[in-house]
Amino acid sequence: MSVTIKDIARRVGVSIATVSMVINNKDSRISESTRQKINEAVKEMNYHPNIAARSLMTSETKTVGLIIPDVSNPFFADFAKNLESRLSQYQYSLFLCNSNNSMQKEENYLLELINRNIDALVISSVNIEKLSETKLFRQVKIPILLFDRELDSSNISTISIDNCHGGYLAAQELVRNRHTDICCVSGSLQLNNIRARFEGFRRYLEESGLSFDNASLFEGGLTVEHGYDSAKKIAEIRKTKSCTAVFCTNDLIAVGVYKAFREEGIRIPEDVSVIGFDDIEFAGYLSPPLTTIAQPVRELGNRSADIVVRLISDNRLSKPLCLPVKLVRRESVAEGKTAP
Amino acid sequence: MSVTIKDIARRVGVSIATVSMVINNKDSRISESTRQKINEAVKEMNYHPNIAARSLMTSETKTVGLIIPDVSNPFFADFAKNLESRLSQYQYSLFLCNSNNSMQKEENYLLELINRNIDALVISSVNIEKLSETKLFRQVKIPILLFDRELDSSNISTISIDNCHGGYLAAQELVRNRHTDICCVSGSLQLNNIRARFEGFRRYLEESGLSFDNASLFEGGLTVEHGYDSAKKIAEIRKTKSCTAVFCTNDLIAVGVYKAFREEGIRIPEDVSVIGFDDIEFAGYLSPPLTTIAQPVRELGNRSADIVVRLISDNRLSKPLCLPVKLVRRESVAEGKTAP
DNA sequence: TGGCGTAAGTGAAACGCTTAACTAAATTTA
DNA sequence: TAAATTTAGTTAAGCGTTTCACTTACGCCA
Repeated sequence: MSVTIKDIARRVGVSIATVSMVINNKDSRISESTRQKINEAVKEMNYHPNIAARSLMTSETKTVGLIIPDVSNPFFADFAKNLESRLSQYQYSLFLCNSNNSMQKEENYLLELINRNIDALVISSVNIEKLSETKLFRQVKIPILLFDRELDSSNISTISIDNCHGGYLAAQELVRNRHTDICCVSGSLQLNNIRARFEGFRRYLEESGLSFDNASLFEGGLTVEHGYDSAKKIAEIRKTKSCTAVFCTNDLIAVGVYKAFREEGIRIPEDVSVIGFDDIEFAGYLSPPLTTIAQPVRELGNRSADIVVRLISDNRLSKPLCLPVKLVRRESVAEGKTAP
Repeated sequence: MSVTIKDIARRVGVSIATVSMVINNKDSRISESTRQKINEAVKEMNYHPNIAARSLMTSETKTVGLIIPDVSNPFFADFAKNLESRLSQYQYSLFLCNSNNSMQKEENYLLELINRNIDALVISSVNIEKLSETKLFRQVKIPILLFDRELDSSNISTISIDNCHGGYLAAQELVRNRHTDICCVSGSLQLNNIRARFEGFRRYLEESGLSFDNASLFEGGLTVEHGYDSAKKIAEIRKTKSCTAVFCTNDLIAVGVYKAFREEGIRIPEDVSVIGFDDIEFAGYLSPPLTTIAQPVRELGNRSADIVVRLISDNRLSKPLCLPVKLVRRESVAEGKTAP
């Protein structure tokens, strides 16, 4: 069917071992002249190594798997893009899997990827605690890098951002603008990154002498829908109680909040300020542009690639890496009305 | 290292051929009892077939490659998601490649995918005309499905949407709202799908007795930035010339237009109406929600999977498939001011 | 009793590659 | 000049599968 190493060998008149060595640039014993002849033949005959055969021998596939909950979330899409791009510099390919927020799909993919003999896995699990206890997960022998999740008491390498500080910054920005009646629309607090955001947020409030009432917490999915539904509820509540600002634990939620407020005739930021988290590209294009906590998504991708490649050649636990976040001020936060 | 077919064979006390047959459900000669024993052993020993070895024999990888210009474009992300999801029902995996709008990366990926022995390729090329003339492309022996692109004079299967009718509908909606001074902010007209959108648009205008002045065409990338820049120009032009509506050949462009108009104090739709194309999820969350031409992205994904799988088992040209679009009315188009 | 058909496997080659161990010729060294 | 070393390769095993051709053992019929 395809041109093989054998064809090259026959054409040049050497053994297949010689060809293999030249192709892989191994073993410098081969003379320059044969080397050239072989390279020419490779070009002319349009030879491409059969990766299956190769990885059968070397048991590596030059592939790393990535499992994320949702490619449609621009944050993950961007991360994947950057990870892939850096990985390709190392000659690795990325096998991207979308678990669609389903634990079941996540496990299926895990199995699939293992079967495919990938060299390493980076995963942002829907529920890492649970996943890490499955038989399947514990049997994985390749390096794993946990992205955007943490798992204490474990010896798995980890990369994430300073979620807690992000929440803290968000609260600070709101308080600095004299807000005291603040709601929080959050993704599931089961997710430890989201919990950290919330806790940093709450901590700042408490440090400022403000208390956070759990009635002001709207927990749900990290989705536009949840933001929308929650904001509708907030609109209702506002008829009896003050709420001048809302902290959304991701930007998708903020998008939903915008829509609901718009429908309810609540103006941002004049009536209520909104602050998000992630800084997806879209955040700057909302109207008004969303003030949010930016994750260094490009760096997350690059560093993840670096770590993973290192892990592959030397699989020992790397220090948990935590990247800083920063506040991006745009126009969705304004001075709260001073109490009458 | 891993459990192999050999280990199973030894444990059960049969030959590896037998094990292989049971695993693949081939050849019904194997007795029910050995069959059971083998299956048990497979479970217990946690055996997983080595895909590399398998595909070395069968020369199929159960993988289809997808090359798209940009995963960050929600339209492509959604497409990929749906394609993958349907493909997995057929037991195929998707290998996703992001060309970043670069012809070079596209070719690199093409090579990479071929080396990896994928079973079929679906591609939305940055420049299919050019790509299809490369040596590399012409050497591809696996089935190819062109997505969102067309290539006349070729015998490559194709799936796309009725771009021309989409443009037509957009113009119709604008004209129905009494707009006569319409600008168009477009992606590159080199892309045949984009050209079709523009031409459908222009055709309706002409059919309505309106002419389209090429000075009102802003051609560039299919990006937010291009939308933004163009809208800034339009804002300038509006000082001397009327423009009450703009047709964007994709939603990303519309996003940029929104931002620029907002900065310029131009209200949508009161001052100018905007209509987009694609109906990315985000379109409904803009303020005001964007009226746009919806692509049936879910169906595109599913149908693509169906076609590709059929192509794999029987690689003969399938009829070009063209799916219908529809107008989604939201709030960004309003009645144009009647001439004073 | 011999021959045949069938059920239930088995043996071994092949897929395309890598690699460790070996070899043969040429060159250097003592 | 013989031994040692270097150079430029070659041989062959093995990676984990699939698959085709072959083998047994058994039952059955005539």
